[in-house]
Amino acid sequence: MSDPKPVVTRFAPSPTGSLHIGGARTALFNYLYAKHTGGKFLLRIEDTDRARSTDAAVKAIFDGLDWMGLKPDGEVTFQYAGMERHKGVVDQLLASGRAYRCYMSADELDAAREKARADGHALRSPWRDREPGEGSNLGPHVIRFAGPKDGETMIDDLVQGRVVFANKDLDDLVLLRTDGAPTYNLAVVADDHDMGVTHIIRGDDHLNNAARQALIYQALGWELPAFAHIPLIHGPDGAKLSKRHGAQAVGEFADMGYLPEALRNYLARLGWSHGDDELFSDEQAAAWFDIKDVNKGAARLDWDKLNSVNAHYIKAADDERLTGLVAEVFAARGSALAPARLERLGAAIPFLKERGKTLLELADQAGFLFLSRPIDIAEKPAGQLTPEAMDRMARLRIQLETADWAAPDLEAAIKSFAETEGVGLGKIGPPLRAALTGGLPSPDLGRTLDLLGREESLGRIDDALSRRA
RNA sequence: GCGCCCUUCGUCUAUCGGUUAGGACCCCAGAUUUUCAAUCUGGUAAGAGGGGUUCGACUCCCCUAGGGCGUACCA
Repeated sequence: MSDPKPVVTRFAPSPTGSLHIGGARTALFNYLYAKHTGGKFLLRIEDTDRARSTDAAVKAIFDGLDWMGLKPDGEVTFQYAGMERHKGVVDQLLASGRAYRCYMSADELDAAREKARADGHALRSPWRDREPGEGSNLGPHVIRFAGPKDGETMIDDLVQGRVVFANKDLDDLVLLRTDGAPTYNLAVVADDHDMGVTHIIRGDDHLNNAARQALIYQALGWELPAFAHIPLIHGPDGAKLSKRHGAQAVGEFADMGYLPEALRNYLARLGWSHGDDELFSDEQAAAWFDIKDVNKGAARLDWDKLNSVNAHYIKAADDERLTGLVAEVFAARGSALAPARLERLGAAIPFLKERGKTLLELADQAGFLFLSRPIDIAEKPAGQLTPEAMDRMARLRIQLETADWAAPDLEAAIKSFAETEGVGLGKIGPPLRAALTGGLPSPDLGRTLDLLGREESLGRIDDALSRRA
């Protein structure tokens, strides 16, 4: 039962765009399983499609994994660099008669495919049955795998269970293209073998490929790795995740103010669970995660739940770090914070972080700190500034002037003032808040006064009082 | 068309033949209340449909329906 060989997992994205959260979750599962077993987590860039692969996409994958905190063990492998090795593997197959040259033209191919379909089996090329070597100089050709026509291929998948495919349904796939370039199905097999990958954890869109790849492993006499095909993530409506669902790339989640640890927790919990545990540390995730416990059905992305998880991690986050992150939000919004303002933000973060689900909301919550006088007062709160309220606020101002400028003292001063006036806080809070924040959200009044500072606070109150006709 | 996979509250899930089918998010109600929140308490809500197997099925088998993936000289 216990495999003496150390576990080696890998994440193998093709660099054709940004790193999607679906890919990020696949990487996470590979990472967690490696950590769980004390094995290695490798990264391989599948860039054999030269037309679609870009350096920008490679960078996006690196950046995305880095942000997610999923550091690969060892050097990154680029599949394209192994082209000669891949060709060598095809030579082996050719030599052993498990591959053949196919000279079919595009039209012939179409016809053959149609006929195969009508006959109820996958594509076979007529060239498969010619003598080996025959027509080896007939011009442009591809090299196809000579798959078995009968029998079955069974994949004992760690997630999906035993899945059986009839070999007649598995086509003679192309190994080497007309230009001599290796194809995906050949390259993955060779690379996974060469890299010593023991567990292939990937999206279940590859389940069908697993059978065809298993055949190649067999033909090469290589040991088959364990497969685990995890379901894809769908959008809230159950359809395949796409742009219209709000976000796809991990970078977009970062821009929307989500914390990487929150995304890790949320993504790990999507399609996998450990009893009733909802929130867990990276250490717990690694200790608990077993690929066998991953569900078979696709899960939908739920923004509300993600927000909830994110709120939890924001509350738990270090204040200094949060301050820096929220400052970045201000900068991204085109209003970078000067040192003095940054300091004011830092003082407010401990209180603000209790009330925001994302970094963006935190920045919104901090907005009241940076208004320039005289501040604009929204229509609704401005309605609080009745003559009576103004008079009372003028009297309150006198009390505040002599108070120690610290939240508890200020809070006490306001309360005792209310008592003196013989009114409830409901008569004092709203107008004072209107003067202080103009209607923007803020913490308790004492705290708000404290965070704003004596000079700024009294100034804003004076500005409001001066609105009296 | 053919092949393969999937199907428990609205959503993510627990359950591994015997439970009042549990938890979380959302939602609703109440508490708190000087804004926005946060917090606390309570509540609504589920085994796609139909056949079997069994003393007993959410759980095992079959069919149907719905969804997904594949069927490339993409990965």
